[in-house]
Amino acid sequence: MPKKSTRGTSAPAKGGAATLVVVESPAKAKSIQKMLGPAYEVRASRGHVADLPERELGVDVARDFAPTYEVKKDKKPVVEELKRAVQGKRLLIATDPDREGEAIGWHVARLLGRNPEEPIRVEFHEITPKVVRQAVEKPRPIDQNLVDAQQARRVLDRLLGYNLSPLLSLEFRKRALSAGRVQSVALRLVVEREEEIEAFKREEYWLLRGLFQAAEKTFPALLYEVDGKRLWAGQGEKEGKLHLKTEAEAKALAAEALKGAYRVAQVEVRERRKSPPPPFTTSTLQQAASSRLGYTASRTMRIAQRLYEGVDLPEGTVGLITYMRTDSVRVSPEALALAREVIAERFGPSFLPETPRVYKNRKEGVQDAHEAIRPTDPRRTPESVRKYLSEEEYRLYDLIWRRFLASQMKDALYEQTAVVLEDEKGRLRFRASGSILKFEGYLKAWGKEEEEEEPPVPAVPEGAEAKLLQITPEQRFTEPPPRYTDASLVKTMEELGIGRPSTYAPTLETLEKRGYVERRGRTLLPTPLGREVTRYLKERFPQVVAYEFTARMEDRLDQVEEGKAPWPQVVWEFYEPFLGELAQVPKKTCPKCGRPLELKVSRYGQFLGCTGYPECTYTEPLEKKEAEPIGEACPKCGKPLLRKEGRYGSFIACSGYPACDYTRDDGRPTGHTCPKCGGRVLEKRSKRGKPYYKCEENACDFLSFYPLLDTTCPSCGWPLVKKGEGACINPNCPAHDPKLLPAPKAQGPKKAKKSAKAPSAPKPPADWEALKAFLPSLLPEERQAVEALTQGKALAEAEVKLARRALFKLRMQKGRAKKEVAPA
DNA sequence: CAGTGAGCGAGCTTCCGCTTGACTT
Repeated sequence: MPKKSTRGTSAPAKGGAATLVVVESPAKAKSIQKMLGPAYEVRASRGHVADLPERELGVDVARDFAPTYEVKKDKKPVVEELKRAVQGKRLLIATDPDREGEAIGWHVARLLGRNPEEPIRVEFHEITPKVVRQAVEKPRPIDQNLVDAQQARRVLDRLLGYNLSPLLSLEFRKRALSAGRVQSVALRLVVEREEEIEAFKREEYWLLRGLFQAAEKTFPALLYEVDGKRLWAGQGEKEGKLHLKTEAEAKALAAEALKGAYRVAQVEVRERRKSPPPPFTTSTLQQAASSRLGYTASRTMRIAQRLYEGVDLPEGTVGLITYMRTDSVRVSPEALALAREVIAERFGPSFLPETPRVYKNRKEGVQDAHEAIRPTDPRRTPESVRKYLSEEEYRLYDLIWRRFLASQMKDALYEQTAVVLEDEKGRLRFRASGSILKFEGYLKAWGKEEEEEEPPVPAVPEGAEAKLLQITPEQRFTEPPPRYTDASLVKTMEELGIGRPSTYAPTLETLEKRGYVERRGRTLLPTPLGREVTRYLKERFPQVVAYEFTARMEDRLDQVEEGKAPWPQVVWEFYEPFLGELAQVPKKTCPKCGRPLELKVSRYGQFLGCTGYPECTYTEPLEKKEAEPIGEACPKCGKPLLRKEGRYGSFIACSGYPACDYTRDDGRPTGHTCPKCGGRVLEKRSKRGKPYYKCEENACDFLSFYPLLDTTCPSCGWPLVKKGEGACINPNCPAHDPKLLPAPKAQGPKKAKKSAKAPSAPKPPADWEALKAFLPSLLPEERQAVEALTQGKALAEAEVKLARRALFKLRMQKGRAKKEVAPA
């Protein structure tokens, strides 16, 4: 039951609204509010409001996988706001009409103390005044079957992810590794594609291109059949196909061909139609933006979000496109009518099909939550809004606009001609094919994809004599499959049913963040770690990383939705075999006592520890990095130099350490030599990613924030730096620009700085009383520093730093404690 | 920007799928 709020009366309610309507997105809330008027108050949940706890499993496997839910951290204000708003009002749940939407609605109802079995659920299948007003008149109870299917999905993903991820960290002795139903299969795709490419053997093959003359016209044609056997150009052998593998074979056949007499055996002219692609879904938008604009999936979504949320136009803030996370190609009748208007007006009536095109979704009969991605008003042309958009916003809007109009335009028409030339023995057949665009159709808006057209073949009569003027053997090689790009990976994921519109881009980012894949231009390359992880998962958990896993799961979830299977049973079906695989994994054992090791965490991060703790205190750090020799001798002692990782990144150090303390910087050499000491100048990057240029010798203080040029300063001979026409950074040169260098680290100013700092003497923080309770959690020296600070004692700089860090820790502790108390 | 190196440690980190905003070491 709802708690009486003392602030209930001051809730920011709209006048006398009697009904609270909850939708998912704030933008949707705004437009629906306008349609429903002041009798309703429309608010947004901003997605899921409740979820399994982040830091623990949150699933009681022994009790039918009973989940523990808590309000998501960032949604606490949202839930509080909804609780206030619902006071004294009827509640209508109008979240998206799909599995996740039903679950969101169920959580909202639950948290607001309303009974999900009452008629509180409405579905908006279109956001138009008529449809919305009708929908709110027909509420139904929450569909528990849909909610249960979502719970099954959620729980299974949690069980897999939270069991596999720590296991990987343990196996690879690396922190924060991860695995899951979606990401691990996506990674597998990238890894296996790379293996295919590596295993690929380029095969040589030959084509014969003849130049023919017939009916006084000259044109090229390719040999395609010998003795009724088709010439097979691709990789491998096929039954009944002929493969010209060597130059010798090709030349022999060419010589034979030259002797023959030919005639035009067949002329075929036919019409070919090409239909436009459907309007965009999330995945096809990401694909087109990747191949046409070179944007990553994430970049595309970021821009699309801005176009959706609204752009400032003279008439006000306007959302330029419909919702960008969708897998539907459905289009509202209103938008369709407008599109037809625009097509007729802008491209002409001849580009308009008699009846509108209707596209079908992959999964038929499923109620989709959103329309296709399209312009909210196709009358707003890209040119008309260009000056209010950034370049990338314009280009994406342009793409969406053109795709949408194209999807409602006529087919493109080609005239395709094929001429077959045959020798008198009927042994050799050549073919010339050409195609001409007769009617542009939708291509006028969408543009041509690649070489759709082939040069036309001249009109020659059937039966005419033909002469082979010359013949050229052409060497070709079979090509390996291409690496995945964002576009092709997302496409394949969608085909396998892996991931959803809202997760394609984040999943790719995860793979990158974990160090499983790297970008090479637009393509995705697996790292050694990514390959190892995939190899391990395929060996140990073949079922989880099977390509069909998600499809199988979805089949069973469908049955939960239909009320034909209880959700815990479905989870169990997939969890049980996973447990079996899990049990087969050999345990890492403690070298001291033989008990299993497990992944543990301290305030310094993750580490391996013995399960026998505290009896056995054996520990092992993760990520033991072995330093690599760089193949160079130490200039001080002659021992080999190593590349090491330190707090501030990689550096070169002597293997004789600590006896020899030689170090120097590591980074990308720029090819310039240091004007101060003659060492190499390196390009380095600051933590914020800004490049700077520094001498590799630590003893030398040469430093520049601007890249060096090949030109030198006429007065002093130092290399100039790239600023304007080129500037000199030599402090002793008359042409020197003092703004180019960091403040000198002279003694004087440093002292002044210190004394300037003294007056801002440490003060106890405002929330000190509340923080005090957590003092015992600090290390002794941290505690000492904090106490000194609060007592107003003068502290050295290092101590102030320590105290500040410790205070931060205390605040974290306080936050955590509050959370633990709250549910009780 | 500058500097760097082991080992401690016993509760952080991980999943997928919805959705947008945001102060601190």
